[in-house]
Amino acid sequence: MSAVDRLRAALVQAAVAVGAPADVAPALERPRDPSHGDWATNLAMTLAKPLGRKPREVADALVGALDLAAAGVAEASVAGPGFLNFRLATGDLAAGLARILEAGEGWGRADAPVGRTVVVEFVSANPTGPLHVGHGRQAALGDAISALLTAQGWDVTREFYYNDAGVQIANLARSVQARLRERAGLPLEIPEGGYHGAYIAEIAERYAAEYPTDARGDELEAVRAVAVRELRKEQDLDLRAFGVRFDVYYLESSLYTDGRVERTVADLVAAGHTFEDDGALFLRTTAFGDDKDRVMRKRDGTFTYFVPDVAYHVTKFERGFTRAVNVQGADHHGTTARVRAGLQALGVGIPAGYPEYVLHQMVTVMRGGEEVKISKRAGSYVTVRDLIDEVGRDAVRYFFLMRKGDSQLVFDVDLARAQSEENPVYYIQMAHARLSGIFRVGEVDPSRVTGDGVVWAALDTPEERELVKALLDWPTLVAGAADALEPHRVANWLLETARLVHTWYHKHHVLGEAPTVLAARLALAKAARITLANGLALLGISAPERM
RNA sequence: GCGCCAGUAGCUCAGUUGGAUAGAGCAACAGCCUUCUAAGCUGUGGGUCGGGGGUUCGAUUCCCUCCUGGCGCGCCA
Repeated sequence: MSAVDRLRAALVQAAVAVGAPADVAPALERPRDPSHGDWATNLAMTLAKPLGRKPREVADALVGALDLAAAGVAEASVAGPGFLNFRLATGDLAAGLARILEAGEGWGRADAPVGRTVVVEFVSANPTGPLHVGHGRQAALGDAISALLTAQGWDVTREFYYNDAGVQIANLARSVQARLRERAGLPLEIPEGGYHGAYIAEIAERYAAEYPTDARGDELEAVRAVAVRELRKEQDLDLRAFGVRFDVYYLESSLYTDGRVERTVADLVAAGHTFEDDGALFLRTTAFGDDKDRVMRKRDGTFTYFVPDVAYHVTKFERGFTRAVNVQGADHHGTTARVRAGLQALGVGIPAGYPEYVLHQMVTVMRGGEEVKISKRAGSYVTVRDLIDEVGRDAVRYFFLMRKGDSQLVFDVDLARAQSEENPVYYIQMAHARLSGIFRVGEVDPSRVTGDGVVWAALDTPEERELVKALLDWPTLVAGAADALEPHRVANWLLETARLVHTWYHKHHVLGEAPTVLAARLALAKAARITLANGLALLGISAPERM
């Protein structure tokens, strides 16, 4: 049992003794101000009303009834409006580090698998151009969320949905065709809704090399195939540069070829939630929380994009994913209600909140104090590759993950690059490198540092106590971040903890200290190194041994 | 007009799900390198938590209402 659990159990006993119901669940938290102690609870304040007594009075009674030894508490006091503050003996507090040393890479991971699978869909870019900054934010978010869920014991599948059917692909093919005709000496006529980036001309060049007999691109289907293939390859390179891998690439076109789109419409009609109006087929999504009914089949007989969307999510459920998380830009938020409504209308037992959405706000890129909108290669937007090339993968990942998805993000390239020495990500990595340096310089094999025989009470400086507490809180932090699908909590926690490491490192020496202190501090250094490395790994950021 | 998200230090943003004296980075200023990495440490200044109500022991956090900004509201995808 961990130190908190012991304390909680003892508090329940004390609470019941003063008249609280047996199912009382005291909330324990770290006081903001360390001088208040190691743990605090507002239990007395929450009990005051039901017990009909003043908060401070209840607090005094609780302290009186608390078995300090059983709680593992060295000192309990009442403060402020009725907070109970607890201080642990340093030895009891720091002994928790032994668990970190044992767990190693498993520190912060759930002990047991959840036994369920979850599909995390992200990026899902149209294969019509290189990935842009928005995709970058999404890639960082989706990958980190996947890692968080994996750490919590979920069986995670990372999935990329290719919108390779429909108008935009036709426009892509005709855009490449236009470039081919330009090469053949004809006037350049990029079609309405076509693509203007330099990469279109590159694809045309490759097509011409591959099909010398069709230099003008008259075989539109062949042009389309080459364009999609080349852009998928291109996006794959972008993702590889960013260190993101997918388990499944799901093609929208397959939903048409395997009849799923037709079947979904038939199933919805059979479910009785459709109606015809003015020659079009509607789904009554308003019956399931949408704000207006949606057209499924247009008057011209073709389907709206909404139908394959529903069909696709049905496959997720049918493939055994009882949970689905979609990471998308906030500009898609209008579609969430209708997709869920479509799934509900089918009445096949898909949960109401399926899929879950993590929507992120837009990214604006600033350089030289001005918004950057144009990338030469892409023609109209800044690409992921532009950013990685300019500031490096670790920094890009961190910048995208340090903010809540709900916040609009300003990515200041000058800042990320020019301040590369004052960059938060380097600050965290530096803490890891410094800790690694202790073992390297001291010629101590970290694998031989265990908790055995360590006198934990030797870690009794304020800096050490704070660092120990932060490290011990790591699993709770990870669990909370995973639960909320919010990787930025990890990013901010790492920054705070790196600060504690730097402060401790600067103030206290390890090598050359007396044996008892040396052993304890080596154990602390190793525990901190493990925790930082595990945190960086969750965010997909490297943990260098030296910098 | 309706819906979603945001509004916190000069700038960019956190704020542990309602707690104690609201924080970090950058920017500004002043110090610290014969000792495991100075990509570091220490200190100083900087706030009407958009405005106004409400809920309660207690609100940056929850509710209502206004203001401002972003996004979305098609038989486009």
